[in-house]
Amino acid sequence: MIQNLNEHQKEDLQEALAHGGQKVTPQREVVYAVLLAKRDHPTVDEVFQRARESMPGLSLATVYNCLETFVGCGLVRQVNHERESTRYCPNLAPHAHFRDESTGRVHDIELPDHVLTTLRSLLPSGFETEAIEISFHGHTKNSRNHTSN
Amino acid sequence: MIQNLNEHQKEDLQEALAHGGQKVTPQREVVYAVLLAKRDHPTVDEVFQRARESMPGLSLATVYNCLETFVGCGLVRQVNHERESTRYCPNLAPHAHFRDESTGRVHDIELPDHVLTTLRSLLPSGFETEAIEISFHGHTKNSRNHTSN
DNA sequence: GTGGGTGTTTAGAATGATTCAAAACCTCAA
DNA sequence: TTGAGGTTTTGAATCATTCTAAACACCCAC
Repeated sequence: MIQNLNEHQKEDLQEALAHGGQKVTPQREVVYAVLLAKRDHPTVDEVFQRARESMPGLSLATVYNCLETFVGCGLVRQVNHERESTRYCPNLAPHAHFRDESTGRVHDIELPDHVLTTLRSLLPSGFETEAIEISFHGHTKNSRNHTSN
Repeated sequence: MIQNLNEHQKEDLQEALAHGGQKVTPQREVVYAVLLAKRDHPTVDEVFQRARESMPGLSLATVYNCLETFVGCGLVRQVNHERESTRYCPNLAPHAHFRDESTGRVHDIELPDHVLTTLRSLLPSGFETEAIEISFHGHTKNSRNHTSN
């Protein structure tokens, strides 16, 4: 069963929500508490299951709503931005992707070896990586005028 | 309309497929040609549309099959690995994620500022980034025995 | 060339995550 | 008390992807 939020956490929640003119609700408290309770990157459905233990009437849609709200006010991060269709590219050289949010276009960004090495060095021992995915999200200046491919 | 593969490209395809004991087929040629023709990271559906121009009978399922095969034999990259449920975490400090493929568990990896700076410096001018997502995929040693969390 | 066998393609159904729509709810303020 | 807002609920709708089963195509042994 999920602990209630402590004072400090309640404040964080209240403050973050206040920005968008939004309110603290019992559902939001529970969902937030679930996220804080076990930091194992739960899926929406996992959050739903856990939250229901303290609030049986809670609906899945509400969990989606809460999470979206939290992400919107910077209280929580989404681990998997890229929930659109999978994309493919025949560029096999190690490279990152830059996704221009205004156009939806994806650009390749070359990755020098030393960057990959540095990244790999951040991993605790015992972690063996087969792939590193890096994606930037942002905007390109004058992106409105880009016509190139 | 998509160009046919040139000799060199045909060889690449043939060779890559040969590894898994798989064959070059007209459909695979067309799909591969589509990927090479316009390197704009198309979605499956976009590939499907383009490929149909040269091969009207082609089915969507086949495009999925071809792409999966290509990824399997390292001919093509999938831009969006993470096609499972979106996950959420309340860790707001900049960090990457390591996904252990054997357990499905996701670990946070701290990201020192200098790494982020370096990464940002790879972008061409005019690219302004709001978020950088980094995810490692691999295995942790003894992951079979992990019971924590 | 005939008959399997194997891997490939096809169409359509099934799945699963997510979003949408509409009604019911709550709360606060006039 | 009424009304306006945002919020929650339920269930339906959407959309990418995967699955299933049937039709194909190719190749090798006979």
